[in-house]
Amino acid sequence: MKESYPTIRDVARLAGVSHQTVSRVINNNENVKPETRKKVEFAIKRLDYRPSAIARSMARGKTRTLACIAPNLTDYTFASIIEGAEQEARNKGYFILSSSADDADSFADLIIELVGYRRIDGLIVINPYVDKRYEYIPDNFPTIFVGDDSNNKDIGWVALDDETAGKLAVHHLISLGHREILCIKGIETDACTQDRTKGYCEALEEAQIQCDERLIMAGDWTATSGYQDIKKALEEKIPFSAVFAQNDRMAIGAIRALRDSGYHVPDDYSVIGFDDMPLASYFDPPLTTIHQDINRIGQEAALMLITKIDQPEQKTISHRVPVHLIERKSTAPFNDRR
Amino acid sequence: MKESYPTIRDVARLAGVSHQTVSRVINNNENVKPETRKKVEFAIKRLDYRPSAIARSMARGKTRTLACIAPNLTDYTFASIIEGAEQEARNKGYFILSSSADDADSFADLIIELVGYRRIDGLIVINPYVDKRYEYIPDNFPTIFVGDDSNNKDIGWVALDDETAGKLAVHHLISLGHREILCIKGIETDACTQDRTKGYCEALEEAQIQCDERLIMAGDWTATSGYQDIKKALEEKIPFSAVFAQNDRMAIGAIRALRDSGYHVPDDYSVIGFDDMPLASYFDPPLTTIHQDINRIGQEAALMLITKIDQPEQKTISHRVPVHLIERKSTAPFNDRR
DNA sequence: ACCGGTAACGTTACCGGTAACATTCCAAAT
DNA sequence: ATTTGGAATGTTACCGGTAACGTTACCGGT
Repeated sequence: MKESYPTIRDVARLAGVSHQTVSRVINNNENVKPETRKKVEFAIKRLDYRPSAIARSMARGKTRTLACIAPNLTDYTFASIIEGAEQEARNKGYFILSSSADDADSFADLIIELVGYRRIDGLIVINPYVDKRYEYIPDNFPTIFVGDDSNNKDIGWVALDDETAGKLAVHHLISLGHREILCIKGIETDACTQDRTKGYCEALEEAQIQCDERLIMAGDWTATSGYQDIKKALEEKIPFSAVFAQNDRMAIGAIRALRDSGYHVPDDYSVIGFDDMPLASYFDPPLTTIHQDINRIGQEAALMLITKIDQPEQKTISHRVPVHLIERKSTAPFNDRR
Repeated sequence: MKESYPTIRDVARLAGVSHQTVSRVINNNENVKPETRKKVEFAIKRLDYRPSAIARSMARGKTRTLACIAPNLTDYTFASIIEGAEQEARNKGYFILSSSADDADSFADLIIELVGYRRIDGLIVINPYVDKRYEYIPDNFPTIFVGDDSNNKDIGWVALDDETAGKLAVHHLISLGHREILCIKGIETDACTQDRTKGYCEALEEAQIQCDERLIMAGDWTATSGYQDIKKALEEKIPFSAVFAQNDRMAIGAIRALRDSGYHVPDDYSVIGFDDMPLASYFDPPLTTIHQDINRIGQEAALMLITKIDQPEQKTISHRVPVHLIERKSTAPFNDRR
C-alpha cells in the first residue's frame, strides 16, 4: 500500500544527503558536485519524486497560476483568446484558471476569490464592456485587459484595432460603389461597438458621404437582432444598398432577412460581417468579413502578463493588433436593379 | 506602504487571542465564545484578512482545484462542457484549470504537470477519441471522462446517448418517407462516430431497410468534409434522398454542396444535422438537428467528480444524458421529382 | 470541599518546500 | 605546515495555515 507521495526529505534520506542538497539539485543550483547530483537524481528517479507545486508556492509566495475571466467561455472569440493565453502560459510554466463572470457583481466576487485568497499571480480580463470593472481590481495587481480600456492608465491592455477595422469594412463597400450603407451595431456598451461605429463614420466622411443617423441601427450581436434590424429597415423603406454588420452572426441574420423578403445577396444587397468565425465561409453566400487573429491576442495578453509578473518595474506597452479584410461572396459592386 | 497580506497571526495579535482561535472562527468551529468570535471578526474586518488558499492547501493536503482537459478550448461542444463544469465547480468552492491537449503525448505531459506535481484534486477529461488515453491517469486518481470510455471500468464517465440519438435522427428521416439515407460520419476514431453510426444502422434495420455500405461516407467533422462527400456521392450517382450528417458543420457543408449542384434543400434532399449549435437556426434553410444539453453534461461531470473526491468510498454511477430532435426546415417528406 | 467533565482557549508540531546562514572540506597560496 | 577562501553541504528558520493535544476555568453532582 503505497501511502502518500515522497517528499524532498525522503529523497534526501535515500541519497544520503540533506534535503537542501536535493532542493539544490531540482533547482539546478551549480554548487553541487556532479557525483552528488547523480546520487540525488538516482534517488529521485527511484522514488518517482516530483516536488509539490503547493509547497513550492507556499515557500516562494508565487502560485504560477493565472486567471482568465470572460463573460462566458463558449463564445468563439473568448474561447480563442483563452486558448491562446493558455498555450503561451503553459510554455512559460504557468497554468490558467478560466472563469466566467457576466455581470459586475460576480466579477467582483471572483476577484476576491482569486486575488483576495491569493490563488493567482496575475489576471487576464476579457472585457468587451465599457464599464468600471477595473475598479474591482486591487491596485498594482498584475492585470491585462483584453479589449481597450484606456480609461485606466495603470492597467495594460491588448485590443483589436476596431476603429481601423470598421473603416476597412466600410471602405470596401464604398469602393464597390455603395453609398447608402446600413450599419448594424453590437451592444452599445461594448467598447468595440463604439470603435467600429466610429470607423464606419470616418470611412463615410473620407468619401464625403453624409452620415445618416437612420442608417445606424442597434443590435445585440445575435443573429436575431440582425434579422430584425433589416426587416425593420425594409418596412420603413430606409434606402440602403449595403450592410455593415458588426459581427458575423448579425450579418447572417441580415442575409436571412433580405432573402426572406425576396432579395438576393450580393446581387441586390451587399453584406459584410466582422470576426471571420470558422463557419463564415460556409454560409450562403460565403461571408465577406473582417478577420481578426484572436488566438494571437490571447497569446500576447499572456506574454505581457507574465512579463509584468517577472519584471514588475518594466513598463507594459498596451497596443492594438491589426486585422484584415477577407473578400468572399456576400459583397458585390453596386447596381440599381432593386 | 502596506507590505504583504495580513496573516492569521496578525489577526490573533490584534484580537488578543491565539492564532488557533482565529482559525476556529474562520472555520466556524462551535467552541468559540460569541464574545471572542466578535472580537476576532472585528479584527478580521479591520485588517481585511482573508486566509491564503495556498497555505490552506498545504495544511489540508487539498487544492480545491480541478482540471479540465479537452482537445481544444474553442470547439463549441468542449467549451460548453467546460463552462458547465466551471459553474458547478465554483458553486462547490472549486476552481477549474482548463488545458488543451490534442495528442496523447501532450496529454501525458499535462497529466504529469497536474497530477504529478499535485496541483489538482480531480480531473475531467473530455475525450472524444477511442484510445488508450486513460492509461496515463494514475490509479485511483479521481477522474471523470466526458464521452464514453467503457473500456475501463474504474473511471467514471458521462456521455451523450449517441446511439439512441443517431437512431432518432434516422428514424425521423424514415418517417418522412426516405429510404435511401446517406450517412456522413465524423472522425472514425471518435467514440460518438461509432455510436451514431450504430444508431443509423439500427434505425434502418428496424425499418427493414437494407444497409448499403456505399451510403456510409467518411467525414472529419469539418464543413469541408461534408461538402466533399456530397459532391462525390452526386458524381458517382449514388442514389439517396436524405442525408444524416453526424454534426451540424458537416450538414452545412452538405447543404452547400447540394445547392452548388443545383438542388434544393429540403425539396430535393432532406438534411439532418447533429449538435444544434447556436447558429443552426440561422442557416439557410434552418437546420433540423439533434439537440444535446452539453452544458448539463459538464455540470454533471463536475458534480460526479466532486462527489468522488469528497466521498471516495461511494461508487460513481456512469450514465448517458438524453437528447432530443429539433425539427426545423432542412427536412421534408420524400418526393421523387429529382 | 472535592471530583469529574466539558467548553474555551493556548501550545506545539506539522504540511513540503525555499532562504539564510553555518559548517566542513579541500586546494592553492604563503 | 599553516592560512585562506570558495565550493559543497548541512542546519535551522520560515511561509501561513490546520491538527493534535494540553491547559484553564467553570459547572453540577455528591
